[in-house]
Amino acid sequence: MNILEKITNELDMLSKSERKVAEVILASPNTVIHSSIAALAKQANISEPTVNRFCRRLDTKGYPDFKLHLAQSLANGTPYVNRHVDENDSADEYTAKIFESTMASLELARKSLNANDINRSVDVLTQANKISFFGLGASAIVAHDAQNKFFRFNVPVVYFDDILMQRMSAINSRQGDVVVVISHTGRTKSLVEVASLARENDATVIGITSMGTPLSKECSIILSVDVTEDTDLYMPMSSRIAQLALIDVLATGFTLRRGSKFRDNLKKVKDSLRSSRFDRKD
Amino acid sequence: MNILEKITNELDMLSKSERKVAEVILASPNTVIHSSIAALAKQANISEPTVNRFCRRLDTKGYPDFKLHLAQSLANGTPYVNRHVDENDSADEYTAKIFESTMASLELARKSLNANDINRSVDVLTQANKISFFGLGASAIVAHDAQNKFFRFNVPVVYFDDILMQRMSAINSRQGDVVVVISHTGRTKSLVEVASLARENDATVIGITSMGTPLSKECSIILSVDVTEDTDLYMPMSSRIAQLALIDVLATGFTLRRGSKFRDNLKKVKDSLRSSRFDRKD
DNA sequence: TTAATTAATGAAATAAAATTTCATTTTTTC
DNA sequence: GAAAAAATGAAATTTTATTTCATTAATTAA
Repeated sequence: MNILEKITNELDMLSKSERKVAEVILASPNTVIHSSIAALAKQANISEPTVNRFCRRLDTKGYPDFKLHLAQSLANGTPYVNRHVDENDSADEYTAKIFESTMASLELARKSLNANDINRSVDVLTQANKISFFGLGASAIVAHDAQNKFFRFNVPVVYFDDILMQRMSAINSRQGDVVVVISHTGRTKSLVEVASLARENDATVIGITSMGTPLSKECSIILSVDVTEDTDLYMPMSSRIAQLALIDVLATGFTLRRGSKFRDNLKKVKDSLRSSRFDRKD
Repeated sequence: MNILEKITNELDMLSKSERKVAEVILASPNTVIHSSIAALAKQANISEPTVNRFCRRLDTKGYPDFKLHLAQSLANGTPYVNRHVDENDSADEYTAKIFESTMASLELARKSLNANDINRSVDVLTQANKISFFGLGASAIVAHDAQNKFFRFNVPVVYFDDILMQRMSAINSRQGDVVVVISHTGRTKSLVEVASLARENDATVIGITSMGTPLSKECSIILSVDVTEDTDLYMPMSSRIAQLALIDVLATGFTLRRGSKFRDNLKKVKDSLRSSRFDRKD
């Protein structure tokens, strides 16, 4: 919890002198984290014990502990907030806003993920005979990326962003196959059908989507990636990035499960690309 | 600057006793921020002045100041790049690490971007007769995503992840065309050639890559996305996500430049998808 | 309104924590 | 292997934070 917000919220509960302390802190928190209790007391024109009592009222152990909390609230990166792009923003401004809201979304997405479900997904993926990744539109990119990653693991993996190919593939799936369906909204009709078809054919269906959507009802495992998509510009932005991070998590889980020998193989795959690249000078 | 990284980096410069302090801190930084200098000294089996000297060597004023820096590095949301996935990490742990390093990379990438270059790129893109996005491997996904976005703008846009198609397309390019080449390493031979070909044919070449790479030398505009790619697992992870965020920035810049009427069109594109989706109940 | 009660406040004392000084030990250099 | 330099910790000192307790201000009940 951000202590600056807490101070603001509890301003009413404070005594007159304590409020003086609060005001000094709110006015220049960055100075306060480098001040001693005596300096702050002087600044607020009150005594040192009052500062101490103020700190305790905010559920900290004392002044040094309070400063710690304050420092953390002030740490850079903490306010990863969703700031909306404005008509008149300069390149600098909209760049900052987009990066920040992307980071905020990743933070949110991480919180919505369930470690247990990730574990189960990794289980299922490592034991799969065949893995298919399906997505449409922006989610097609995520499926594409997943294929690129899992292909390196030397397991049978396919990706389709074509409705008919997805259907045919789903119909041909069988027990032991894993189908990963990706959709932010979870409402794309054809994808919901594909998930349903795959299940009917005994494949395990992992859904990368939000909770409570039509798609989620057709899945064996739901990996819920909740982000507040900024729809101002009518384009999927944060959602697909959070989904990609999740693909990284699954791929990482896969390699960890497979052990260290397996990771040596990955190195070989990477090394095989060397001749296609210019050498590094350093 | 993250103090934990700094400790890791300067581990070699430290004396034997100071290194003991460093190890205790790195092992459980969250405990240390609540410890007194005496407690930490005892924990590390060294004397209090040694802790003090350790703090000064890290350019902090003393122990309390050091704790402040440490607390900030540990604050929620603060990028902590150096957390590599470990062999024995639980799903919970590696998920957190991957999301955190992804956020850290975005932070880094944002800093490496130059608003002026973004502005110029948006200029060029809005005036282009034709836009092509080229990438290979993980960067192909980024090109794919860019096509998906720019396609909505109703401008002629293509994407190729096939070397021959890229070459043919580059050779056929002309003045007024914009070619966006995407490569994290900037060393992929065929892509460097493609960039060169496009330039010879008077197209404007925008490079999404790092500074000082062979590819960057062939570009009219370089959008440098520097991230410290975690290559432990030999897979591109953070780099492509930073590149995607940059695509979002360019797409956003594009829509802002085109004005509000244009954004109404985007809404229509989105609405056209409605019939393919299940209705929202809410 | 006023006396009684309760809460708030700060001066001074105490306690805790951090830093400095300096002698001793260890390491390095020649 | 001796001299010089660097590292280290014990003890003293200084700084900082906390507690105690007397005083003052605010609130309540008659």
